[in-house]
Amino acid sequence: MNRTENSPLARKLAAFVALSPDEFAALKQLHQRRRTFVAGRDMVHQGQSDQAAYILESGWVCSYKIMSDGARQIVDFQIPGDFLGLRSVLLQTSDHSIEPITDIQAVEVLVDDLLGAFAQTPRLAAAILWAASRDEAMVVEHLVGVGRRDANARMAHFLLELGARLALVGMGGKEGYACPLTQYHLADALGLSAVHVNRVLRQLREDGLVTFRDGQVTIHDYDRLVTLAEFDPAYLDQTGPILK
Amino acid sequence: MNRTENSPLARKLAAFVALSPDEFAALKQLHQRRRTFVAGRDMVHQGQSDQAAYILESGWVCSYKIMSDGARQIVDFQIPGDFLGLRSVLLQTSDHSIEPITDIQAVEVLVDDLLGAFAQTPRLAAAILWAASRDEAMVVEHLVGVGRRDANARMAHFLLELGARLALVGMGGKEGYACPLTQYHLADALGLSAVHVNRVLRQLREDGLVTFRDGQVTIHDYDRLVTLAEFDPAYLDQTGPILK
DNA sequence: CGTCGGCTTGAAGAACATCAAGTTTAGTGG
DNA sequence: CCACTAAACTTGATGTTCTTCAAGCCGACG
Repeated sequence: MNRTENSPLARKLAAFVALSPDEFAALKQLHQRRRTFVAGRDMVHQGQSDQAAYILESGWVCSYKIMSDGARQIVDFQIPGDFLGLRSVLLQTSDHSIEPITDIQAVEVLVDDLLGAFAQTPRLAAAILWAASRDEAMVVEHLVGVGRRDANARMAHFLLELGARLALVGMGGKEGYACPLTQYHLADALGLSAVHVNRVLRQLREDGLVTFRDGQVTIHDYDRLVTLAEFDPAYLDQTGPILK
Repeated sequence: MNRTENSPLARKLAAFVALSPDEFAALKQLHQRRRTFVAGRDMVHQGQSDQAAYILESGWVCSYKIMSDGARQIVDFQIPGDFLGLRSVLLQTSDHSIEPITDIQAVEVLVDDLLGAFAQTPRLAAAILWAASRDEAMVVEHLVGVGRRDANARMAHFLLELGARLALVGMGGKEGYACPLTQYHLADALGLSAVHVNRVLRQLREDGLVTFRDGQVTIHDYDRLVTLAEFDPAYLDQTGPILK
């Protein structure tokens, strides 16, 4: 096993498509310019144009939009193995801002290289389109949560989804995971106030479901949490490679 | 001008990429099996697998998810020129249901044909990826609305976005458009109760902003509506073809 | 050792949901 | 043409969820 096979993206894609050495090589080709960004300073600002796309190697990032009154809606968090700004590249101009939550490392991906890799290895293309579709499915699920779940179920669902995603890149399991988010991040993601997030977390903790504290999510009762959240990981869990 | 150039999809893509005759031909290749579906009966059901993808030719459709308590969240509406079920095809199993709101006509698209067209005409591929990115941007904007806009602004934004989309396929303008949706559809899309939707519509009407009645949206004061909604059509309006 | 970000808790208020009861409109069969 | 029905819409009264405002706590870090 070489380094590329160990990259979080390769690990994620391998859960979907059994990649050949050639395809691993094509994927490796994309990993050229490695860059570092520090926590808290926006990498991309809403309205900027001609952005690059990245693959996140380490650290956590969030994508968000700001309203004129200062309210913020976090659309998604990115963890290692996720793409950053793929949509911005295609739309020419970024419709959202991107902020590293921790210090991060990311590799820059040139659109031409990506399209080149598509032409070269169609199955890799399928795998990447799968990953993009999965990202979109997560946004959809997020929308459903904000639109139709009450605050408790919304939080439960969020914490479970995050856990499932982290598990896919080997960073968590059903017992919990390390998580650098603050309660303000949760509030901005879930469409709640920070005050209410605090109360919701207290209730989930007192109900013996899950504890969010000191950068650590500890799941006490996975099954009851799943029931509360109506969590169905179908769109995240490929049980095995679909394309042989 | 041939029939394909007049298809709503061709019209929409042409706003992004100036398509050559070859590319129009490739696009036409995709328009093979035409099918009809009647209003109200689901075309695809949440959890079904191995679905086809479609391009909508005429009529309106909605994509939604149902919660166990019967609450429904409409994720998006599709109008002529839009894709249906593209994500379901890539994820193998549909994460949402699709229901025709009116009787519709749609052409079935085979994934292999689509990927074939991609290999044949890369610029068409770019155009279709642009369309998919635009759809995703709409879902993101929808999420922001449900998470951070109050009911009035949310409704205003929704009606404006729909108008802008319809304008792109020649079905509406800044004065208004025909719209077969019921107040229940609006409620399910906006994460509100039908009762509240009714009150919001009354207020927007009494404020002289917009009237939603008898299948017709009439915009009385476009500029004030845009201000209320903080509507920025950047992600919908390509001012002209980006790729020459 | 002061300050600042993050967390916690209480009290009051606003936005929206729910419940209940009409009205209006389009369609349908007699 | 009319009676009947069902879906869509409308409105008022009441209740819940979540927000906002206010205050204080704790630990990290200069």
